[in-house]
Amino acid sequence: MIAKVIVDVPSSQTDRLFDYEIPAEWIDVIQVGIRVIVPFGPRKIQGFVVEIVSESSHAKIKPIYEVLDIIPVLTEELVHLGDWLSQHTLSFKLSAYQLMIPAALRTKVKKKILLKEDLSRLPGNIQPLFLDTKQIEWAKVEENKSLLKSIHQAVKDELLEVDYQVEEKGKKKTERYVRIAANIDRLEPLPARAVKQKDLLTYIENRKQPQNVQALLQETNMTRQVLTTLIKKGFVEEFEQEVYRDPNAGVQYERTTPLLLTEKQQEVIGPILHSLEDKSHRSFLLHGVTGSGKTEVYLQAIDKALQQGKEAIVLVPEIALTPQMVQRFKGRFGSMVAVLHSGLSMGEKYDEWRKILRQEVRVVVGARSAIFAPFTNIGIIIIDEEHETSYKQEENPKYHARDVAIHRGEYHQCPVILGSATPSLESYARALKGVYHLLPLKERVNNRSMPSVEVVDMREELRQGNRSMFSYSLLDKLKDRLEKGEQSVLFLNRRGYSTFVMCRDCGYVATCDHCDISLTYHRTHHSLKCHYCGHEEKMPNTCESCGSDHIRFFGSGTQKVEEELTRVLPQAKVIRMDIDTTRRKGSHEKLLSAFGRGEADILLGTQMIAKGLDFPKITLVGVLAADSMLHIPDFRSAERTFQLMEQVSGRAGRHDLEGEVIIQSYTPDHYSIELVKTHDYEQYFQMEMSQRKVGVYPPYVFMVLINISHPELTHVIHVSEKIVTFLKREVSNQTVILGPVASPLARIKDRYRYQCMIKYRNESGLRETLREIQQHFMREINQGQLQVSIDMYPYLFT
DNA sequence: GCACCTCTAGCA
DNA sequence: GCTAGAGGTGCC
Repeated sequence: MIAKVIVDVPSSQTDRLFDYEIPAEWIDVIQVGIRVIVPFGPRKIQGFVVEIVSESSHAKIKPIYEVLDIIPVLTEELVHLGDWLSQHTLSFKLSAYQLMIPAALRTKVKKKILLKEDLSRLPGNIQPLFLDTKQIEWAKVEENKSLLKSIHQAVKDELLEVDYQVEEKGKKKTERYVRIAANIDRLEPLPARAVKQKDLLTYIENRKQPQNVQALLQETNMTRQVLTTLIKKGFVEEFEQEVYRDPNAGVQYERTTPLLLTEKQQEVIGPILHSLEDKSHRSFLLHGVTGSGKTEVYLQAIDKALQQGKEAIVLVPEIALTPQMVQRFKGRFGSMVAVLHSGLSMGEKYDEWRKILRQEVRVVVGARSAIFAPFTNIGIIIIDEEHETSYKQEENPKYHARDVAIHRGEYHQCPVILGSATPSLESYARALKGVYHLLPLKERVNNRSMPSVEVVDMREELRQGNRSMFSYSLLDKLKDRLEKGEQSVLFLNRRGYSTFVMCRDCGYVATCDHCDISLTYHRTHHSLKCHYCGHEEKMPNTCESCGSDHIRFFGSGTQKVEEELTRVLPQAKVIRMDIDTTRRKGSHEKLLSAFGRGEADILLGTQMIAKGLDFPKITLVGVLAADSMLHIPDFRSAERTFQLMEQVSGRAGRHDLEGEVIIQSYTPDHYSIELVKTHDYEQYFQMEMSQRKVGVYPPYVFMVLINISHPELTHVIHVSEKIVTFLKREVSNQTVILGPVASPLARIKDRYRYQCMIKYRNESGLRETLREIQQHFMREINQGQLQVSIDMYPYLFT
């Protein structure tokens, strides 16, 4: 039998199947989706078995060298999905498969040198290396040219051997356990005076199950010595048992039961349940305003799928994967839930993933990559906050989780639910066209009203002499909440609002030497840092350009807001949440729960507080600079502004108290800000669609973004122009090719960046054409400095 | 991605 | 004639 293998070499020349013979003894072991070690040229590397056939068209075939898995890490479905994904995103098949397995399983092959003959037969200069070991790492001798030469010769003389050893990054965690020995009856009973040993033995015997050593000693208050003696005498056996790392160890989840659905909720869950009963694939767009009870609809739909003996995948944006959200799923489905997000360590992720693979759980709640959960019988897929950009991966393979979800939904013939209060234009347009089934949920549960929104014109404030970052109205309301003992949330959108350093005399702005971007001031180190390449330098005392010492940092980071807040409202207790205060693991939860317990009056934060926050005492939400991202050169900037404003205002008044929202803006008349006042998504949608139509943007067209970068500007331009010329010749005249132009970020890490864009409606051969471009520059990309990146579904245009 | 191959410059 | 280094290519 022949196994077709994708080898672990990320290059376009190896992005195809290689045939290997399956040794007779492994015929039953080697299956599709398993990882193997195969000889590849003179070395041995890892590979994924993606197909098993009886014959090969290739003349000389080597046998598989080693098997790495017992249970395939990829299901047959995932193997096909990976193939589809690589075609879809123009990436390597290998990268697609790597995406589907946890990082802990990614292996590194280490090159080692083994001593084969007697030490004395080796040349003198390499003998010292093997004095007390039979193998050394290649890396140890790589630097030393003369050693290397002798080693090569010794390998030829068969004194030494080169070996490739596979090292898995992640380890299964084990703990020590003890159990009663099998032959205990045949042992002489313990002497009467061995009281402690007897007690401990009885304790273990009564427990029936193997006991965790650490827990056992703690529970019985015995010393390790007593146990060791028992082991020595043969009464109990000690052994290692694999355990799961539990990031939520000790956390108790309060069990919840299904709530009675409102009439509106019943209306939307109907078609979903129907699709479940039919076992047919349909995509639903659940358009539910904030606080309309979408999650309860999800929970009950999942419950139905579980009753049918099926599994469920729930995707949540990374920053919304808060303990509050996890709580709701664990509370309903208990230990049937696995959670996957970036906050877990590599080992924890590996453990959660293994629970899925071994079918020990049936629900997975996770961020983007959880869409590849290795379930085999999926009954429902849910993408919450479907408009979120975090569902798009910006590295290769540049995929969108929504597309993968629908693809898997078709395969499993199960419903896919896209839920959002502010659907993406693409999805809403598809729903109106009938591609998705639209499920509107327009009322908040218990008929709570949407919060009232006031938009404050900050230009007007300035005219009235208010130079602070808080408008009079916002300050008044903050004071009011403080008096009433209610809570407020202040939201600052950091994008385009970082703290840059400028000279007040000549206007010089400190920029990175390697990137075309201004440096950001970091207070903790009193330094300037580049967000793109990590370059860090000391905060200057004088201006580099004019020598003036009037050099200051500008901009409104959360730290600055906090400072001003304590100045104008000294009595207020403030919790600040941003990248700096939440860097440590678990600090995110700590801060949130402190706020939930009422330990602070004001929660000040960035993007990360826009979601999932649900506390009864929040009655005021303030947005400090609504338009900070409206002017980013991206056709979706208005869409993002509206979505964010709606999202943020949804944090207020979710319970008995009425909510109020203050939005501060320099462009209060812009529709994306103005329409938040009435929470009118439909009108916003119409406005935005007409803008897209005029600008010829999605959803009216599809887009492709090609990014070209190289250390030499002239070369980037040359390649870019070549690509554009080629494209213009290949595509139909309906298709628009824009560019080449310099990217908004024209230089990063000393590489110049150009881009060109394709806008098309119908271009069946486009993928082929783009593949040809990749092929054409393959050589230069492989060996040189050139990078050509193609994004079939661009979300970032930097 | 890496090891091996071929080609060529540099030197005796 | 030999060797070190660069560039090219096949890997099943």
